[in-house]
Amino acid sequence: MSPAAASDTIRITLPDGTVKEFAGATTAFQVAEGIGSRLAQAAVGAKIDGELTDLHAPIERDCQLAIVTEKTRDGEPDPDALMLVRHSAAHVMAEAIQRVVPGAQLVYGPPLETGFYYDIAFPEDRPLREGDFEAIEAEMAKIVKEDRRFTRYEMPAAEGLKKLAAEGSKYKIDNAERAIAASGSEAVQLSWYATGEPGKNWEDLCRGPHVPNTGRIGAVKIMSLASSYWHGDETSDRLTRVYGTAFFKKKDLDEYLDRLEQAKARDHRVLGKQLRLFHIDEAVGQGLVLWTPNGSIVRKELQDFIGAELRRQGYTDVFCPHIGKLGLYKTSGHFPYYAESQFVPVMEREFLKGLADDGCSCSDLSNMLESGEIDGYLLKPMNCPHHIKIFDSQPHSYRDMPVRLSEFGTVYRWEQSGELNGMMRVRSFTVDDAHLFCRDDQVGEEVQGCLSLVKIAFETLGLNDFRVRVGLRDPDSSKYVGSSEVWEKAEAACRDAARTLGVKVSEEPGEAAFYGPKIDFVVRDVLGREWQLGTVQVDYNLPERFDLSYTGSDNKPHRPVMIHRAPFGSMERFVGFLIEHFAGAFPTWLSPEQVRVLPISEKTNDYAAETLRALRDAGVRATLDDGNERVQAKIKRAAEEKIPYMAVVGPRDAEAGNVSVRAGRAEGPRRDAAGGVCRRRAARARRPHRVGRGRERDGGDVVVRPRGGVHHR
RNA sequence: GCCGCUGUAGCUCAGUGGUAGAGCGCACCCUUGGUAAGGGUGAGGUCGUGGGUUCAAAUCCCACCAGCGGCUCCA
Repeated sequence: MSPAAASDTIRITLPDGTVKEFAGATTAFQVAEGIGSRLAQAAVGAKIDGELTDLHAPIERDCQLAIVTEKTRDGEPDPDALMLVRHSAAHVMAEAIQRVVPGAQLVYGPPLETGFYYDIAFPEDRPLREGDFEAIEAEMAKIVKEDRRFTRYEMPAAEGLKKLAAEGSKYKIDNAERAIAASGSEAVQLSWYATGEPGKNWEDLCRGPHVPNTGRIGAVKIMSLASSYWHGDETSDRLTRVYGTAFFKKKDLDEYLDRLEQAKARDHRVLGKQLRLFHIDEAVGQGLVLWTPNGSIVRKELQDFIGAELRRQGYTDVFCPHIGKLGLYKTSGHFPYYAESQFVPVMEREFLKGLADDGCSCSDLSNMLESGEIDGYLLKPMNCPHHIKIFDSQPHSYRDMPVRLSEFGTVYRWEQSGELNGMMRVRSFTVDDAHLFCRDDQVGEEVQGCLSLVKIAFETLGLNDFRVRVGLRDPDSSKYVGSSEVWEKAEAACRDAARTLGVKVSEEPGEAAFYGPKIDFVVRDVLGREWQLGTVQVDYNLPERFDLSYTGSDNKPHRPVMIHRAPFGSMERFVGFLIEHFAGAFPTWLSPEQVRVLPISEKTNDYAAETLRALRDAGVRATLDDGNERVQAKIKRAAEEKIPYMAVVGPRDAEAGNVSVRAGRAEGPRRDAAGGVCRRRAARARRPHRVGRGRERDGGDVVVRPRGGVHHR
């Protein structure tokens, strides 16, 4: 960039449409000053033609300019401003770390949605530990207090590379080379940011932009340490990733930390334990979920719900064993290509004995496993091969199609130990699976049907915060089976179907299954991590591999197309997600316990038992808390256990044949004749309802009277 | 699998070289109370597992196991 000639007039258009003219180069800061000193004070950066830049960056051409301040006009923190403060905080942290740990080499330190990180290579004899955080934060506080200006300077690529070579940082040289390659020109300038004066203060090769000075970083905290790999490549250098977050105000940081605490309270692992929904036991094994009675109710209700939809759509149930011969998975392509993410095969005694007699060593065995020349049974990693064999067990006419086989099929995958996570990532899970075998001309309609199933499920449960991902082939990978023609056909089918959903769809190369492209429904957990739930996958490949066929109207064999689909994905992950979605307070039809009967004292225990019987006869999941406690304590416990309804019964209720119904998550008592409430509520509790309509809390079948009025009849 | 952190009563956590603690929950007793905790008494722990250092280890060191955060992977 060359400075504009002094005579050039620069026209700057502000967001409100006003145009400011300047004789020669200016900066966003000067523009802000021209508008008002308060704006200039609040300014932390600028957006020039939509691109975030430094506040003091020279403006040398006509442009659209927006001044970036801490908060947007409606008082919300400005995401661009947060990016600036976090990127700047990353620099300050890096400087502090290099003070505390001499020899630490910087690699890469970008801002994130919720903070920032810096990847750093520490000397082998001096790794970073959490115990260092305090010292680093103290150094950071000093740098912030010094209020040093972020100063950008540039130099030509060749000169910059020389400078980096002299400094001896292979990571920064690599960054520079990548920047040069990305720009596609050797003529590009490399930029540095000094935290203060170039040549005197700490500096870092960096594209920017930053806040004007370190004093703008109001609150910063180092959050955690993690291991990472250079370029994300696990065979490359192992780096230490230091996570932190920063805000302009201490209050914003405190609020953020507070929100994190609250998020932890609704973490499915925390609630799962509190509400006794599931259990993972060391003695059983890592990543193996035990469904306790409460969680089993939630799961069973969901299965019944989806099962009813499946019958409506013409699916038929099948059941299959959990293992299958290796040959089956060689045909499908699961083995040996995905051997490292499967449990090792179960081998027949005779086969093992034969190997031993042949003098097979452990390393021979290992090699045979690796190459796939092994006989035995595999714990199934997917249900499709079994279902394919069911389809193939008899001839099919084009008139039979589509064939829709469904099964809650349990599969087993050897996930890396560091990946396991509560119910979200496990080693054994049950897919609400089905495989559709259809004609070419039916693919579109069948995919639509599958998508509508996902929509019904998501709408019923009030899940509306999700994104749709179309997973496509990674053109550079060889892990996929099938020819590119069939892939293109399948990818087009997925694209077209996803478009009809009417929600935002992102296409992601490399996210396809190995046998075909897919449409995934992706949600975030309470900690912001993404998980794939429902999925619909079009597959032209497995029918080919298994040589499936049906007889067409021309009396010739034709190849069916397969669709794999699972509206929930896996029962484990889906219920784990639902626990967080509802914060443990399930809608009544899913609640493990729907009504708890609470006698006022032991004097009404008999009437309470009668009430319990009436509820249970009506099909309501109810229990009785006849403990020797005051009803207040019983209510508190029931509320903590997130039970939707409490039936409080005392002498007055017993005399009148009433119960006092209390909605556990709403306020105040409600009453009605016991039988009426029980029967109607039971009928509703048995079938799913859409949540969010408030029908369950103030439904018309409960007579609500003023609290003062209920004592008199 | 990798790096860091964590592991003490059923749960949540305190204790950091010298005889294991609290609250909740549980059991029993008193209390029989009308909408988010009535009172008392008591039981309950090889301090994740295995080694080592020490007169002495829950505490220090090593290895392993498991959990958490992230990375990598993800059919």
